[in-house]
Amino acid sequence: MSIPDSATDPRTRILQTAEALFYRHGIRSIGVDRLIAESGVAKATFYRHFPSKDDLALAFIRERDVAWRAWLAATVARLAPTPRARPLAIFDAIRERFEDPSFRGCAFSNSIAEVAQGDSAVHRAAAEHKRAVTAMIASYLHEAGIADASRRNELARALMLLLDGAIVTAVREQSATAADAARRIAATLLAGHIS
Amino acid sequence: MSIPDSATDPRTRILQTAEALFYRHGIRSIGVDRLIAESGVAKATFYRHFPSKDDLALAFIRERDVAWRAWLAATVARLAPTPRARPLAIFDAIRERFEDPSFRGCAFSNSIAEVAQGDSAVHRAAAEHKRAVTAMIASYLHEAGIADASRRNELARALMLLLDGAIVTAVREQSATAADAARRIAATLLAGHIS
DNA sequence: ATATAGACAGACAGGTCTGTCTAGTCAATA
DNA sequence: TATTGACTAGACAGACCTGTCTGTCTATAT
Repeated sequence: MSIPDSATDPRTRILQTAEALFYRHGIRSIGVDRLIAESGVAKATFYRHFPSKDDLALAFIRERDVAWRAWLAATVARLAPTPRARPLAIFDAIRERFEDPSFRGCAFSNSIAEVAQGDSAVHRAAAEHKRAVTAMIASYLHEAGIADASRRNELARALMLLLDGAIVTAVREQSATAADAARRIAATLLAGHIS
Repeated sequence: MSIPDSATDPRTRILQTAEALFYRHGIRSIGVDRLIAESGVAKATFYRHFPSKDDLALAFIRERDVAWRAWLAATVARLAPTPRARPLAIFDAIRERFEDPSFRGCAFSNSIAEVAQGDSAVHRAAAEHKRAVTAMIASYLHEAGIADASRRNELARALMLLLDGAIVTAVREQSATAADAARRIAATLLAGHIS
C-alpha cells in the first residue's frame, strides 16, 4: 500500500505516500499518523519538511499538476499519429486512465470539493492546474491547424469542460464509457474546424 | 445560518439543517454537535431519528435528489416557451443556479468525492440521482421531437455529461459562464435533430 | 576526535469526533 | 390521575486528530 523505498529522502517519501493516500482516500481521511507510518518517517521529520498538513496538501496538488500534464503530453504523443489527431487523442488518453483500477476521479476536482472553500490555497492551485491543462489543449488545437486564436480558446475551453464532465461521469458510473461519449461530442465540435 | 423554525418537527429540522450545512461545508466537516446545536434538537433526539450520521447523510442525498429534480422541472417549465426549447433551457436553468451566491457545486458529485468509496450507500444514491436526471433530460428530448429512442438516450447522456462538466467548471472558476459554454455545445449537438 | 545536521521513536497536549447514557420536562392519553 | 412516549440538556467514553516536544542515533564535516 505504502511506498516506503527507504533509499529516497524523507521529503520525497512523504510526498509519494501522500500522493497515493490522498488520491485514494481524500485529504481529510488520511491522518498525519498514517502518513508517517506508511512513509517510514518520524513525526518531527514530517513537520520539518511540511510545517502543517495543509502545506503537504498543497504540495500534493502542485506535484500532481506537474505529473498529470507530463502524463497527458506523453500519452497524447503516443496515441496521436499526426498533429491533427492530437485533440481527440486526449479522450483516448483519459480512457486509459478510467480503465486503471486505481482510478478515483480527478484529484483536483476532488480536493476542491473536499476543502469546500473557494479562497483556499488548494482550491487556487487546483484551478491553476486546469488553466494549464486548458492551455495545453489550446496548443494541441493550434498544432491541429486551428489558426484563429479566439476560436481556439473557445474550443479548448469546451474540450476541458468535456474532459471534466467525462471524469465526473466515469467515477460515478465506475465505467470508462464516458470517455467515448465525450470523444464523440468533441469530434462533432471539431468537425469543420479540423476535418 | 441555521433553519430552526421550532414549529416543524425535529426530524425535519435536522434534515433542513443538514441540507444547508452539508451542502455548504461538506459532510465530514459538519459534526453532530453542530447539527444538533443549529437545529435546536437534543442529541438523543438526533440519534432517535437517524441511527448514525451516515444515515443522515443518506437522507440528505435522497431529499436533495427529490428537491433538485423538482427545481429542474419547475425552472425548465418557466424558461422554455415551447417543448422544443426545453433541452437547451436546462442550461439556462443551471446558469441561474451558478449565479446564486450560495452555489457550491453539485451536492451529489461533491459527496461522491468526499466519501471516496464506490460501494457506499451515499455513492449509490448519488449515482441513482444522476440516472433519474438523465431520464428527465431524455423526456425533454422526447417532447422536443426526437423520436428515435437510442438517439435520444445518447443525447441525454451527452447533455448530462455537459451539465456535470459545466457544474465542476463553474465551482472551480467561481463564475457562471460555463453554463453558456455548455449551452453552446449542446446547441451544436442538437442542431439537425431539433432545429 | 568532535561538532553539527538531520533522521528516528514515541510520549504528550489539547482539541474534535461519533455515539451512549442519565436525568428531567412536557403533553397527550388511558 | 397515572402512564407513556418523545423531547431537552448535557456528561461521558473512547477513538482520533494535529502539532509539539524530548531524547537517541547516525553520518558527515571539520
